Amino acid sequence: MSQNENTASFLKALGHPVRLQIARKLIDGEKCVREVENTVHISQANTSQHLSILKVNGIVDCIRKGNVKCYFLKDPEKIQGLLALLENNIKEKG
Amino acid sequence: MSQNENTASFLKALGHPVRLQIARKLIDGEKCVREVENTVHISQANTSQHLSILKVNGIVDCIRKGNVKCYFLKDPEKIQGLLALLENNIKEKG
DNA sequence: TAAGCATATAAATATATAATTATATGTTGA
DNA sequence: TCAACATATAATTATATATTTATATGCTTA
Repeated sequence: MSQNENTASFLKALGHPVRLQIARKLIDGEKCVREVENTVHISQANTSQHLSILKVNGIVDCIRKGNVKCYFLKDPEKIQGLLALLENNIKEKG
Repeated sequence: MSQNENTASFLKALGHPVRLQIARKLIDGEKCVREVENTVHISQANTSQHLSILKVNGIVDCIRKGNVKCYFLKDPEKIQGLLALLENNIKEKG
């Protein structure tokens, strides 16, 4: 996979409102699947699927803690930097 | 449209290998549709469609110059910053 | 080891995006 | 104004993504 394809895939993974929201929530720190589910208000299965896409793309990783699995951003500063870059003077669509 | 949706849409627009490639090429400066078509090797119609998606999302704009239409990045530094952020220590997929 | 909780996966369906092909629009210059 | 060129749009088809529903897996603790 070329760097261009890799980067496009990364952007695409974040380019879904639910997944972007999840990434935002994880800036504050790790969350278990149930917590993610509750903050974005989608089903358990769908939450798991979105988390899986974020994981495959190297955006999050997870660690099991007893009964639950905690997801966290692999590089929170990268995500924060990205959001800062894009949202400091975002343009509205025409 | 919420800021989150707006940002997701922006990321999604760039999250396609052809459109990301087009954005890259435009860092060097504006190009007419035919030039874009030649650098990314897709059909005229498809080139026009991808450029339209970039335009709707505020990534490019265009100006007619006589017979041709020149497309350019609205904020080249934003795109450069984005690529620098994402590609300086990109992780491979597992 | 069985029950209960947390999460993942599979299968099915719905929906969106991409690419292709054909055709239309707009501009230039003879 | 017509021919030639450049670009856009529409319609079709192909393909990918998202969501839902049902079921499976993996811990934990009684």
